[in-house]
Amino acid sequence: MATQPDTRTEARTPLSRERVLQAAIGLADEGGVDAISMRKVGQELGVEAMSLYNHVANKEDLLTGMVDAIVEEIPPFTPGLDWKTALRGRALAARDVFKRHEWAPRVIETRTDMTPPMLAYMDSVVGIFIQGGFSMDLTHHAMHVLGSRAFGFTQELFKETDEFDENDEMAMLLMQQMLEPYPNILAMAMSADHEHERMLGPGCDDDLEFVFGLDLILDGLERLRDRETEGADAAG
Amino acid sequence: MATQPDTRTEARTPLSRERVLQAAIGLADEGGVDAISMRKVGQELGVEAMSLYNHVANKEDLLTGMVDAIVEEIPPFTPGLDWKTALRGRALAARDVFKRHEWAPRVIETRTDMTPPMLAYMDSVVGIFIQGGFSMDLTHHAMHVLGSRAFGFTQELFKETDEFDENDEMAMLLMQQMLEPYPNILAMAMSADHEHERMLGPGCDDDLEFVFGLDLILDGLERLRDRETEGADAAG
DNA sequence: ACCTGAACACCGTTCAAGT
DNA sequence: ACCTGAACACCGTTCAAGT
Repeated sequence: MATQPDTRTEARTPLSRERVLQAAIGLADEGGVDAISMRKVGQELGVEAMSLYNHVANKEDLLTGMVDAIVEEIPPFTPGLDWKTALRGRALAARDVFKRHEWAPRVIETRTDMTPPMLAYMDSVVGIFIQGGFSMDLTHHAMHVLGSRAFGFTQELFKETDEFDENDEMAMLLMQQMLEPYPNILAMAMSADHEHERMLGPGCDDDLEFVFGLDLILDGLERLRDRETEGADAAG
Repeated sequence: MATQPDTRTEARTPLSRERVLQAAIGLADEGGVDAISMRKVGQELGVEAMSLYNHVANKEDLLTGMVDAIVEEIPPFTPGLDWKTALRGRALAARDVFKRHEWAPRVIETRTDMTPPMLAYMDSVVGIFIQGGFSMDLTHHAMHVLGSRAFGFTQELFKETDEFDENDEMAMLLMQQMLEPYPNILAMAMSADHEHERMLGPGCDDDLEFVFGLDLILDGLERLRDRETEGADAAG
């Protein structure tokens, strides 16, 4: 309304890559990955979409910048622990961060190039294996088996598959009927340990499954490492 | 051009859900997931985009139908084998199918609901564990650790991260320089077993890494199963 | 140097209208 | 019953023009 420049309006602070990234992250945290478009991010900042191109090459660059910012939230590696607890700590610290940004895993999987923050994090994980007496070859395999687990997440298939309430008899019956052609899944679903978890729905404890899998893999790797050094002892 | 209906033109066959799905799959096989839009699928069929809505509820439904069709390509389960080779066979058969449709994993991960073909496949895998003497609880955990591996794929982080040619000295030097701040990754990359694989690039054998991880997990699960029954023997 | 209006080439989807 | 034209509300991105 005022023809004079208003020096004390809220939207005073100038744009910057940092501000663009943070606005986009905020949007994604609230509304998921679909909530982020150049136009909406611009709007969030009180600016036209085209202005963003002064601080970000394009949408891909924006997305990459967003995940970089997330990865940099992971606390730095503190050495001195044995390899297994170090690795567990690393994965769980990363997991903690990704939990605050549920859109991030999906976006990471669409990145094609490694970025410095990603490389830095990976380097710390690789270092733990090497320090722990793993051969280069086994370390390499280890990174592959861990996959995204090294970053503290696993992409669940059919995350929200069914949110049935185990106290709702009607819903239980409906589920039983739906699963009738799949007797093995049905058996598994019905016998779920009601103290700790269930097969389907929000009662299935993601954290528990994560560490179960992580520990299974770490134990397996440890066994391979020991067998490897045994072999070397025998041969050398 | 002709005002008379031309009964012998190529595009004679009427639309059907099946035809729409197959056209979309063909497009995706060639150009990836971005190549599929309602308009392009329509064009592929010599039809306007809006016509598709007579056979498909919307784009989500189209995508779901596409992955269902893929999953149905997986050969049926043949019983009679021991659990471990049965499971390995299942995963590798599925993997074979998904390799012909590289877009499918990414699309599967965006599905929210289980579909009958998915449930049927999963049921066969769950059945293998149960048949193999795993408790329901351990079977449940097993399905979680396996994750997408049960379907024969793992979403690689940064798939096309770097296609360096190990015979190109210039490229090697550039890579070394780029990885200089990440000594552990560099060490791993340089020491890669040149006979079978490398850390980065197309030389890294996906199949080999897949079965390495699969076997590691299956061995770990077997150990847990045996420990579980031991405990039961001791307690009972 | 940074922001914008107008424009372009795309999307998914709806609906009334055609055959 | 099935297909379509026109339209709507969105996209990412460019570029010349404004300050």
